[in-house]
Amino acid sequence: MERLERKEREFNTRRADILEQAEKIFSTKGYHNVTVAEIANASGFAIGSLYQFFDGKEQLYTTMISEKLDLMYAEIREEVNAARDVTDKIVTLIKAHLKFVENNKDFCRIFLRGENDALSEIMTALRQKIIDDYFKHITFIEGLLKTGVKNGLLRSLPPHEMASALSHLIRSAASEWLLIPTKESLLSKRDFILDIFLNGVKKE
Amino acid sequence: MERLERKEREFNTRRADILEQAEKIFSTKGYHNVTVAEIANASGFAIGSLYQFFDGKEQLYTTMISEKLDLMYAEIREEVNAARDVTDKIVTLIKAHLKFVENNKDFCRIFLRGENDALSEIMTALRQKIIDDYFKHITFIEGLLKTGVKNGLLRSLPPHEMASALSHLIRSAASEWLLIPTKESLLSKRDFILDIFLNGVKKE
Amino acid sequence: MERLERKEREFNTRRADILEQAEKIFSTKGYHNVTVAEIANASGFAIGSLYQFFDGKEQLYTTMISEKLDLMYAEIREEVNAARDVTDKIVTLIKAHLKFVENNKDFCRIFLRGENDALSEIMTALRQKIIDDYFKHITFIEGLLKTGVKNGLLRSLPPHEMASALSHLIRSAASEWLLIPTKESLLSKRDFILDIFLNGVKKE
Amino acid sequence: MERLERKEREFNTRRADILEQAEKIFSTKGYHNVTVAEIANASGFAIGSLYQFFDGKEQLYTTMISEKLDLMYAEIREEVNAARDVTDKIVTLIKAHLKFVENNKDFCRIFLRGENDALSEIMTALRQKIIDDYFKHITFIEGLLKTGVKNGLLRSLPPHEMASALSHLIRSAASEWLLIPTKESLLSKRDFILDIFLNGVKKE
DNA sequence: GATGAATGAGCGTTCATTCAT
DNA sequence: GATGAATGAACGCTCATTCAT
Repeated sequence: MERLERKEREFNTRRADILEQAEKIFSTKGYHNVTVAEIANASGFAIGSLYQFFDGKEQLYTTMISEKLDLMYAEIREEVNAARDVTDKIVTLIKAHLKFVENNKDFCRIFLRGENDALSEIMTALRQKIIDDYFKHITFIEGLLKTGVKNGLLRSLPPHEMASALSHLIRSAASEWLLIPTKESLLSKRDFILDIFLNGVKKE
Repeated sequence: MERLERKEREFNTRRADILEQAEKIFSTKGYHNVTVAEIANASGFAIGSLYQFFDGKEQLYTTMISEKLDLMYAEIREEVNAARDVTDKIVTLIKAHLKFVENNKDFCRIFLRGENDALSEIMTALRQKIIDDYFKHITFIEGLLKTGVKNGLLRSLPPHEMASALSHLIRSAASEWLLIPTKESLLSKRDFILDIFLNGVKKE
Repeated sequence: MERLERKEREFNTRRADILEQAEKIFSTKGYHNVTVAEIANASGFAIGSLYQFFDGKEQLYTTMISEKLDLMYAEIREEVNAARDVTDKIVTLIKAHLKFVENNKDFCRIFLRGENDALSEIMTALRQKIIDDYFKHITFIEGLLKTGVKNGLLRSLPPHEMASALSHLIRSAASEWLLIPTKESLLSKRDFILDIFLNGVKKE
Repeated sequence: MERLERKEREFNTRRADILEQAEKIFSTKGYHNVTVAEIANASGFAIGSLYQFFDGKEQLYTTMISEKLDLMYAEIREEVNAARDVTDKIVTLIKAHLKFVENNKDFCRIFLRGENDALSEIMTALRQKIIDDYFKHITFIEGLLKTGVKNGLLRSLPPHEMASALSHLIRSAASEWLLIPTKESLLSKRDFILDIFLNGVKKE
């Protein structure tokens, strides 16, 4: 039994190693400019070995995106759920998202590139999953904001649009930070996002 | 001379026809899933003839993106410049951008897909152009907002971040509208964007 | 119009050239030991050019078999139909079949090898076509023999089995001749086949 | 010594098990569509273990064919040798052959498929062995028929051609029976084969 | 100028065999 | 002895680009 466990652990380690290398390479060069041989080489395996862990190039790519995306949303929600009140939750939401982007530049750059093209079933499924996850996340944010509206903290605006707006303000900061090399931490944008989201830009 | 002019006019018409078909096809299937033969066919030219108008697939693609993007920014700015005061200009900015997206769904969907990958010099140049144009546009918006700050209409926040925020609120609405089929006009989001940008979500 | 005709003629010539080379190579080495590059090379085309004439390796192979098989049966039947009476028709059937084998050694050797394996739809279709054609041919022979029975020339045995027997006596001679290199003409077996088919081996 | 014997017995049992599974799988899917892993799996061994019993895929295949073929010929000859007179021996030859085909459909179907391709030494050797065995068998049949000629039972035709003809009449019936699913026993064709071989089809 | 057949480098994937455990 | 993960050569096929007509 222990034997099996070790095998399984090793398998998962190697699989994770491949995904890590794949992430790095895909984010640098884009899906279509990466060869399977390249990923194999970077992760120290033979070409054929990759096919023990993944069904093919597409599946390796979509798995990588999918698992990392799950991680991102899980991480953000966990932190938000740990926060006490609504204001704190909103602050945490912004902070956690920015932190993830800061720690996962390569991965997030993939979304700047887009690249979720290809007409295959597997790529279409990924595209749908990204959309679904996004809306699940927006719904999660809506939950927060609805509470805020109930509490009298927030104006009674359409919650979905509010959530979408907040989400894009965060992404706005993240995108620029990824696009333009800067020494400043992305986290430093936190207060500005919060301010503009809560107070808008109009004087008084 | 007139002879030459007609030739030139014809050349431009044909070139524009190809770009139009290319836009339609690229935006539907994605750069990598489109063959040159397909574009040639759709625009009623022989494969070889395309190479009289463009240097190759990449250059055709980047030209198409580039020219359309120029058109978009030009259109928006023209309308904004025609507006009288700052508030009106901001409203017009939002409206013009949403209108362009609404009228050019296919094209805008390309940016949801991303696809600006490829390592070639020409694709890198496109990527850079998109970034440059984006920042030029942000700077343009900054101009508006600075005037607003001077006028006492807006709070004295960092103009670049404000501009970026406004831009992403607009894109936020556009992305969702492109992602999810809906019968509602995208323009209907105009007031909400304006409201949230000016007033934020905080009560009072 | 003449232009088009010449193009078409050229296309057909090249296609036939490829099929001819393919037949030679496939019959020597067997389907699985032949590469597309090899056929391309032998027929003086680039790899990609083969794909203008055929959909792929399998389709090239099945087309080659299919067309040649059609030719064989057509040739045999034409000669048989030209013969006057039943005895003459049977003699001609044997002669025409042996002659075809003698003139198309390479092709016929493919059937000694078998090779109609592979599970793909296209190969299954070929297998079925071979079987169908075979039974069509047997039915054709049955027609002859039935006439022979009516005429009082032949015993009243089951026509299908008689036809099958005759067909296999012919194949019997052909197979051996293909298997064992010999200087004797295959046609020389004609009288023996006829004799044994008509008279059996029993004395009196 | 007994220890050794048991080992050897076990070895042979396992080897036979593998060959049995291999026969089933090869005859269903064809040599090229079967993977070594598949055979290993079906016979309950690890992939690597197969290589203790056989030198590789080809050798496993050729061994399987070879041994089964030996069995077939041995079985037929044993039964024929047990028969008393020539007529009886011919009847038994037909019967024994048909019976083997009936009991070993899958195996015999391999010969319909052919598949004895491949250019390797080992496959060439198999091909030669099949031919050699075939001619050995024909020679064996020739022996029978020569006796028949001596006895005055049969006409004095070339014995090799007679033997070949008889052999192919049997194969003819077998092939059709394998090709076309039918509920009728293959053995039922026995009398027809005998009749046509002995008496031919000519009336009187 | 216009054509589209010809090109061939380059890709993702398979699977018989090996060998460290 | 038994295992099965690791290997990598070799394949069929695509498609942007060229160039003879």
